[in-house]
Order: sequence, then structure tokens, then C-alpha cells
Amino acid sequence: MVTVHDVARAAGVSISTVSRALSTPERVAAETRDRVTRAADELGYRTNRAASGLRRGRMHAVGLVVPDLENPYFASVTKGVQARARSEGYDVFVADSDEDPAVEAELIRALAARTDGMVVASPRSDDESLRAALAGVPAVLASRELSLGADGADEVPYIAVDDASGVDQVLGHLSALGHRSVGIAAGPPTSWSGLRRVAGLEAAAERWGVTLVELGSFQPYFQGGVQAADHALARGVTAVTAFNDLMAIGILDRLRDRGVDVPGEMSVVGFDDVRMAAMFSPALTTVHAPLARLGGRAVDLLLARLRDSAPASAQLPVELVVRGSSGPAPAGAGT
Amino acid sequence: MVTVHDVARAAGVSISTVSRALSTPERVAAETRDRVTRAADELGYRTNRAASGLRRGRMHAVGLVVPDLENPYFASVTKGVQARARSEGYDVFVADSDEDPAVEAELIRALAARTDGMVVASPRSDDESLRAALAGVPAVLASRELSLGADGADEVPYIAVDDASGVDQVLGHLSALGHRSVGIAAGPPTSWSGLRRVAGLEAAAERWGVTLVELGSFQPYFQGGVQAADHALARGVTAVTAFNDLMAIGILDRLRDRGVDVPGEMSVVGFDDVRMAAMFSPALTTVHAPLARLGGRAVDLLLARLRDSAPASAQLPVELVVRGSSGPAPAGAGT
DNA sequence: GAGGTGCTTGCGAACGTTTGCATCCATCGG
DNA sequence: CCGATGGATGCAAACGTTCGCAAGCACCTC
Repeated sequence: MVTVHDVARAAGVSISTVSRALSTPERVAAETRDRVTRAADELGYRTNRAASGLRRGRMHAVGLVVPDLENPYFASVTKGVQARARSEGYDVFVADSDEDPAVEAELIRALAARTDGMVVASPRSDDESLRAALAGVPAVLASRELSLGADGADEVPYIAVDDASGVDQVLGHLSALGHRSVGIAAGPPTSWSGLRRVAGLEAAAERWGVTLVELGSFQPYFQGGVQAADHALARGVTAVTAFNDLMAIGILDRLRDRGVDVPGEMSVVGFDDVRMAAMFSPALTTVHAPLARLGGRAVDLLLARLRDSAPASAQLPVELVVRGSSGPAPAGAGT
Repeated sequence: MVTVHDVARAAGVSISTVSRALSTPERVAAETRDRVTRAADELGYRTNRAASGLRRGRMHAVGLVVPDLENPYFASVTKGVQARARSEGYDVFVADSDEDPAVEAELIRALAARTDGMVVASPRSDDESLRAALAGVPAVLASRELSLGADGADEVPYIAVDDASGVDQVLGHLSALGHRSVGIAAGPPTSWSGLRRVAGLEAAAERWGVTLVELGSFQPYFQGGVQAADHALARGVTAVTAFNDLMAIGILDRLRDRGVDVPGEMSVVGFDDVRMAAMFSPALTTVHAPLARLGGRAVDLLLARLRDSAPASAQLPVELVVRGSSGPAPAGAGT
């Protein structure tokens, strides 16, 4: 291992100078500086993060906790987090809580101790346990709001997608296609963005003159969609808007099994636009959420918070992507 | 921050004793030991990884480099790596090379410096650059073989899936269904497992009395499959076996677009059994590869290598999962 | 009863880096 | 020409942990 001593010897300076030349270049004479830098990369010097971290208290690493890495939603967020962090010189610890709040809390505590801060994607664990796990940890939330103070003050900065706009676009689209009765396949009642999307749908329904039919709450996966599809048929809606793409795909699959033509007899719309959405047939009409960018922005927020501590939560714009799973309402329906 | 000093004071012992009680419990008297442990977790003590790492030279962290986190294959491997590492008390740095060998090399060097070892999934970068990047780094390869010595000696331990058995099962299955002419939609020529699967197919073809038709090399994604599908139709095969599921799904999609019934007119078989494979219609017949387990085993190998340095590469068994995309060869074909 | 054995504990150095403080030197103003 | 000023550099301490070494002590054996 090549240390700062080796570089110092090679450059003919003291180790302090090496350290300064590398971390605060403006505090060292130009000529000395590049003698040092030259020596450093000739020897292949890399500063020892452990030593540096010990001394400065900064590890140059961030942590990321997600409920399931195999879920394409979180895979994309992870990709974005990693990319942005790396471009800022930070490395990222990733941890998968397997949807278990207890594991999640433990992961947060474990990683918080060896990182400068955490990005946490925890769509469904309850406020109380998340609050406890996050106490004293510099963190940014992905797709979720949470205040640390019981009174709603001291909010954890978060970065989310503009759900209201997304569902508004969905309903506008369906309305324009003549749908008057739209089923909602909601996500888990504990999901922050799930609730938010339902609320947005209700607001949008009024605006677009559409009647909403609540089909129930379902697991935000393929099987949840399968269940939802039967409810949609039972309730006689002409379109269904699902909490997310995975559910929408389950709906599509079930409808095909039951011989229902999509979009001829029923339109289906998802949310998120995971890669998979475009691979189906009919390809899924869905709201494109810039998930990798969301991850990147979360890192930006976190680093800003670590530096000047002036973090501003943000909403990312979304955009409806019309594909094959939505079409005109069947003639004679509604109206 | 609570340090070993605080614990020592609370327990009425020296810091050495605290350190020993926590890391080598057998070297400290039972009564003292649990006085210390009690004090430790009353105060919420967590050993400072930076300090510990600095002193011991072990960071209790492993690195993982993959080409694309959004690819379900690597998402599963990542999940497995993380789970196993965590169960051994290790945290994992994850890095996405975006399929770029130069980035990959840089990531390996960067992470190697702050971890105890690396798990590297690099299916397609060339031997030479990978060898260079891995020099002096304790590493385990996922789904790839590589020797460090130019003469083929000094092999990097690896963990892969039993490709030969997988493709043999595929061909056995297709043969039993009466297929005599099977198209191969191969992966990139630089892919280690791609080559391996083709070789396995050739061996199996002989055994099963099936004629192989090489359709070409395609990108291991959806679009690659779309291309391959047209070739399959052009060549008049009754079944196609794809390099992986993503390609197989692309084939499925294209065949549907072209009005070809699957499996009536053409059977399609994938490889890997990513989650998505079961969601399609027809659901994909494919070879189930235990990818999360593969990630876990990679970690086992790495940790073994770090401890006793007796690493034994291994192959994981695979199993054909027959679903809807494969069926009897159309009557009158072949024979 | 004296010397030895082995278990438990404490002391202090070391890991590699950063940084406050001191030193040195050149430049500048009076 | 001398003292002040300030930029560049070096010295040494400190970050929190681990571990070699040695001291202390109780117990055992001859």
C-alpha cells in the first residue's frame, strides 16, 4: 500500500504538504503542487478512506436502503443514486430490507454509522418506526414525506414525482377517449404515494367529469393486478388505472386470460413506466416517472444537506406515455 | 458519538478490555464480558468502522460491480450478494459500470481500495482489461472465468450456473416435443456464458438428434430478440432458444406482431428465468438460474478466500421451467 | 512454602490522514 | 535598512480502534 509518506519522499516534501496539495491545492505553491500530484499518480497513490474518514469524520460514502432490489422501480432508483453519487466522488452502500420495517431500521442504523448520509426509499413502513430509525441520521427520502417532529415540523427532505400531475394526465387521457367510469386499482393503504395518487385522482375526476370506481387496495405487484382485474370486470368499468406498472401488467394478463380485449373492451393505464411496460403487448400506457433521475436528485439533496444544510424537497415532472393498452371507450358504455 | 472509552468508563474497565470483550469474547472473563456488553448496548455503542478498518486493515465491506443494475439479471445477483454479505456482517458497495469496460476498471480500483474484496459481474469486457483491473484485488467473478496468469494459471475463483445442463434440458424438451430444427439466437460473441451456452447446445444437439440453426448474434436485450425473431422465421425453424429471457421476450413480441402463433407455430425458450418471464403471455419456458443464490455464493467464495484462501469455483444447478411458450412442433415440420 | 503456570487485565504504540500552530523566508513599507 | 506582513511549509497531535507485551493474581505442584 502506498501512503502519503511514500509520495512525500518521492516529491521531496513533508506529508503535510502532500495532504494539502491533494485536498486543498490552493494552499500550496503551484510548483510544489504539481510535483506532488505527479509523484502521487506515478506511485498510484489513493488516499486511505479509513484513515481519512477517521480523522475528518466524513466517509465519502452514502447509504441507500430500498425494500426490494429486484423490483424494477427500485432498481432504477438505485441506478440513479449510484450514478450521481459516483459523479460526486461518493461511493454507495446499498441495502435491501426485503420489505421488513425491522430490517429496514437496522440497516439504516448500521449504514448511517459508516456513511455521511442515507437515501431511504421506504414507501410503506409506518411513520413511527421510520421516524425512530431516522433519528439523528442525515437522510433524504425517496417518494415519501415524513416529519421528525411530532407536530409536523422538522421535515426530512424528500424527492418525489408529481403524482397529481400524473394521474391528472391519465384521467384527461381516458376522458378524451370517452371513458366515463374509471376503476381505481389502489396500492397498499400504507403507501404514501399510493394515497397521494388516489387523492390526485379524486381531484382530477371532478375536473374531467369522470366517475371513479374504487376497486380496492391490492399488492403493488403482478398478482395484485390479477385480483384487481376481476374486480374491474365485476364493476363494469371501461378503464382501470393502476397504482403502478406491475399491477397494470397483472391486470393485462388476467384480462387476456378472461378473454377481454384490451383496449377494445377495457383500457388499462399504469404508473412509473418501468422498462418492462413497453415490452408487453399491448404495450402499457403509463405515466413516465424519471426514477433514475429521482435517485440522482435524492443524492443532490443529501449532499446539499451535508454541505450547507439548505435542503429543498422537490417534485419531478411526469409525462403520460400513450401506448397500446388504452383506447376509445367501447361504444354504448356510459353516457 | 459513543466510543470505546465511554463504554470502558461505564463498565469500569480499560478500553482494551472493551475491545476484547467485543471482538474476542473468549479472551475475557465471563463476568467482565457481560458487564461490558451490557454497558455497550445500553450506551448504543457501535464500533467505528473507520478506526477499526484503519487498524486492522479490514473494512468489513465488499464491493460489487455490475454492468447494469436495471437489468433484472444483475438486480437479482445484487440482491443475493447483499443478503449474504449482510448475514455475514458485511456491507456492500454497489457500482454500475453502464457496460463500459473503462468505467468498470475504474470502479474496481476505486472500490478495491475501500473494501476487503470484490464481486465482479463482467460478462462482456475483454479478458485483457479485466485482468488488468483485477490485478492485486481479491475478487470473485460472477458468471465468468478468467485466469490472471497469461498461461491460464492463477484462476480467479468464479461462480456460474450450469449452462451445459441448462441447454441440454432445453434441447431435450424441444426434442421430446418433436422439434428437429432449432434456431439459436446467440448472445454477444464476447459473452462468456453466451459462448458457453452455444457450445453446450452443440454438444446437446448431437445427443438429442436435433439440427441447430445459428440465427446469429444479437444484443442480449428485448430489441435483440426482435431482430432474432425475423431470422427465425426466415430460416424456417420450429423452435428458437434464446441466449436469455430478455431476448426471448423480444422474440415473443415480434412473433406476435407478425401473427405467428406461439407455441402453435413456433416454440420459444429463454434462459435465466427472471421474474418477468412468468408475467408474459404465453409465459416463457425458460431455464431457471438461481441468480440470487449465485450472488450469495459469490460472497461465500470471497469470504472464504479472505479467510483461508482456499476458494473453489462452483457451478449452480439449473432447472428447466416449462411454461406456455413451448409446445409440440407443428405437424409436418421437419422429420 | 516457594516457584511456576495460566488466566485476566491494562498500558501504550500503531494504523494513515488531517490540521492547528509554529517556523521560515521573501517581500514591502517606512 | 529594519520590522512587519503574509504565503508556503513542516511538526506533531489527534481521530477510535486493535493488539503485543507485560504485570498482576490465584492456584497448583513438589
